[in-house]
Amino acid sequence: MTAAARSSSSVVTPHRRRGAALEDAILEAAFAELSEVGYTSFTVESVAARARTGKASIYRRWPTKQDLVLDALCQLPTPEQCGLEPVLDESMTTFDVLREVAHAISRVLLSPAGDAMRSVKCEAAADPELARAIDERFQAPRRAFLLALLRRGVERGEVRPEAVNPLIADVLPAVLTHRVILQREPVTEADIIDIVEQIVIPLISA
Amino acid sequence: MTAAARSSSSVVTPHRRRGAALEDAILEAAFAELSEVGYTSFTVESVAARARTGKASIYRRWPTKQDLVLDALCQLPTPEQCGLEPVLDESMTTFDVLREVAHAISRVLLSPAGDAMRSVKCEAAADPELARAIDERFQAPRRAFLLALLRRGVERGEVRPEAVNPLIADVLPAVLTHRVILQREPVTEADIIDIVEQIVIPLISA
DNA sequence: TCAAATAGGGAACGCATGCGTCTATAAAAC
DNA sequence: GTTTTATAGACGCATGCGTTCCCTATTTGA
Repeated sequence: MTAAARSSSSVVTPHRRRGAALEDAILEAAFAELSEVGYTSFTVESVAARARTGKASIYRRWPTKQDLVLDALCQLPTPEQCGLEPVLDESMTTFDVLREVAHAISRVLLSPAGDAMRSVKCEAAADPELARAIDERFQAPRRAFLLALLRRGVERGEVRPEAVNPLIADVLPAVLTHRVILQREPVTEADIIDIVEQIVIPLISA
Repeated sequence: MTAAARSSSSVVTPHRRRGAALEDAILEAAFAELSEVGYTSFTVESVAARARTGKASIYRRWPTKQDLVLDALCQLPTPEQCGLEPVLDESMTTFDVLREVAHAISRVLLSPAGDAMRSVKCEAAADPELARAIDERFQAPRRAFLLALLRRGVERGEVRPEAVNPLIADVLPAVLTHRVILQREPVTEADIIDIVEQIVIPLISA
């Protein structure tokens, strides 16, 4: 009965997904929900509906909603995936790289991923374990990269040695996330350039 | 008259509060709840229990939970109440004042009020109306003050003229709230001094 | 090729939480 | 003494987690 209806209508709808295909669909749906409605309004039911599956299939894979969220977050691009790692070739100045970094960060913050990040970061403010997971996966690598960039800048004579410290490495992310996450102010390309030119570069220049 | 009535009738315990006294007790309880459990776990029932009253008394005054939260937030000290306004006398340099400002901001962020602020700011990230209310009451005055301070610094020859812009005025709050609210890192007195000396002052010095 | 094993789809359920209302009683104000 | 208001708790309602059940699709391997 449904079989007949289904096989005839399933030209459009792919058949029942299983295994990894279904898992990916669930994670993708979870991430989309996170982006659109935020952590607070995120429900397992919505994720199931969006992925066109049942809650049971979700709970077969993730014991709790929290675990699902954490895994869904891994859909976010890591710093490396943002192309931050490979830019350290000789031809670029520290300031060139900084502009790239600022673009990379704000590209993420301004995309749907930014909304997901915002809601999860806010939830993390009240959830130490979530906070630790996010820091480990996203922030620690970014901090390390920026410090390495500053150190490289010192070697090239572009950055003053005292600028190599976590305090200063955190200024760019702090200003960007403060604006985008806490203030909800849109950040334009022009803003990014301003931030780098007027704040970061004066701060570190030799 | 209330004083007389109260001192006579409430030698042991004022058994049943009314009017303003009750209202204050509710707001205080609401603020304490906000600080301790955060916006997400904030419930009207807890507030009633903490204020030793019933929900009806709360709903007689505030139509919804949100309204109660907004009013409770007003228990937070305004920038003026932090003593920011009157420090603009001749004897202090811009940098002296900046250190005072940094202390004032972090004093708030490190107190229970900081936890309340954190949870509400995070909620505000998903609630434009709440965000607007907070910005109007707390952030706009602070921004205005910092800009005025920078302008005064230019007149005194301590600050370079190009530093007078919102971008730069926002660096101190951005770095502080990024650390305290988003990163959950404790901020010590030493950190505050570092932030002012290594970031803000170099950025604005003439 | 076909049956047995495995896994997905869909929906109902129990349970807990919390909002906002409502009622009954008790205390304060006038 | 009458009116207003506080206290205390029950109530209805909605939401959403995590479980369970039954049925059906897909895979596997004999």
